[in-house]
Amino acid sequence: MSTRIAKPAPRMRKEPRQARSVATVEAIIEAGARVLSEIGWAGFSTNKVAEAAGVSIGSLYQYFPDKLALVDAIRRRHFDHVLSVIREAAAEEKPVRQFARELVRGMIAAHSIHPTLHQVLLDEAPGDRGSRAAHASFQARYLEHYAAAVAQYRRRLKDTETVARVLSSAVEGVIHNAARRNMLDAPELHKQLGELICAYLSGQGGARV
Amino acid sequence: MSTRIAKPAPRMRKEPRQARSVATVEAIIEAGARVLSEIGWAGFSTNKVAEAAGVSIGSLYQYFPDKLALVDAIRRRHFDHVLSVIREAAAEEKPVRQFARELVRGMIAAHSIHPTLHQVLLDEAPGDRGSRAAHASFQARYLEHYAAAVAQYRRRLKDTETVARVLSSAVEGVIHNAARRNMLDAPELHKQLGELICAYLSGQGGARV
DNA sequence: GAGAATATAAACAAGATACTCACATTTAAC
DNA sequence: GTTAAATGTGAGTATCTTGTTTATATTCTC
Repeated sequence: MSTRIAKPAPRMRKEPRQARSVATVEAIIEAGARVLSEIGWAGFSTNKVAEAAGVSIGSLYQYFPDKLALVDAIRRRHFDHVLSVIREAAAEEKPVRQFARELVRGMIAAHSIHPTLHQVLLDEAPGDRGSRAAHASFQARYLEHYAAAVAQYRRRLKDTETVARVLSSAVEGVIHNAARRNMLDAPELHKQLGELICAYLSGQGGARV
Repeated sequence: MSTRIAKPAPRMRKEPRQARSVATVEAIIEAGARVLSEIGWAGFSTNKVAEAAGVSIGSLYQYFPDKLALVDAIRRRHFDHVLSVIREAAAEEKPVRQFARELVRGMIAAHSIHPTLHQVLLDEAPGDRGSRAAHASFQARYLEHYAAAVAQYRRRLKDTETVARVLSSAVEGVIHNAARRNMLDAPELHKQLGELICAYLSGQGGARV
């Protein structure tokens, strides 16, 4: 029993050379993200994606060697996007409230296009083959940025990593829940999520009750 | 076109009368929860559940008219459990910290058995047929309990519902994330989640930064 | 021991789905 | 304008899954 190394599976079967094919590939990835977000991994079929992209199934397989390669492409694109948001928010030094505001705004914006894509990618879609490393690397960098922010605003310096993890998963939970209820752009939500972040970051460990 | 009323679909095809059959039904529901949590809705098949329960597929269909009825049973059981946890935590008046501690402890305990069942139930499994109402009713009561706690501890009384929603989804997000990483019983997590709740609930709206 | 309750698993029908291939069309180079 | 490469097409296939039934066997109750 070899350790489950089944397929090297290149990420692209052929590189698109003309503008036409670049557009095709882009349409496929975009449609894939839509299908994944709207129907979930269980309903994610290559035929469905091709149809949603307004492209023949043959064209899909001209560029993506198999289903997983397509998911990988979608994942890479989405994760890159999210990473850039958090990186920007945590970039220069700024007051907590501004950090929170920018983070909330960016995160909500990033989820407004395909509201549940993020969760589907994390929970349902298999991280099996080649994306395992990419996935871990994303998580690591994702946390790093949060940790940087936490270190900057939090007084107590213990447990920075845990705090970062709690903060990030709390934010994601709120956004995911709002996405499920089509409430991503409710202003009260923005405000309250911002307050949650501020309160947690500037809260003193043993505050009086 | 009648408005999509396809099947009345009773929740049980036959009531278990003997102790034996009660155990069978229980085993099926339990195994179903396990499968749902470990493999997700995409891999949830009646045959797989029967096998996981150590029971023949025929026995499953002796009591559950179809797949959805089984999911409904699982959902009802799990939601009842979670509801009792939050209800108890928000019951009598007690200091915020104690409320937070009990809530965290109960919620984590409730998720320790089948770590991702809750999310799968909410996100992946279809709420289609008869469970639509039950689902909504659960959400409503769930929120009510949170709202009661929020009203009790929060100074500012505006946006109580939003605050309750943000709080509950934040807690769920953190727990879900921890569950994914098999970290549900890390003590730092308990502590930080508790602090998050306290900080948010007792945080003053326009705190100085 | 009779009849009801309960359990079994082989079998099926229906559908889904990942992927190929032989062919059509468009683009670009000369 | 001709040609070859690039690109696009979609019916077809082979395989697998899966929900459900049913005829039969076992166990319980009285």
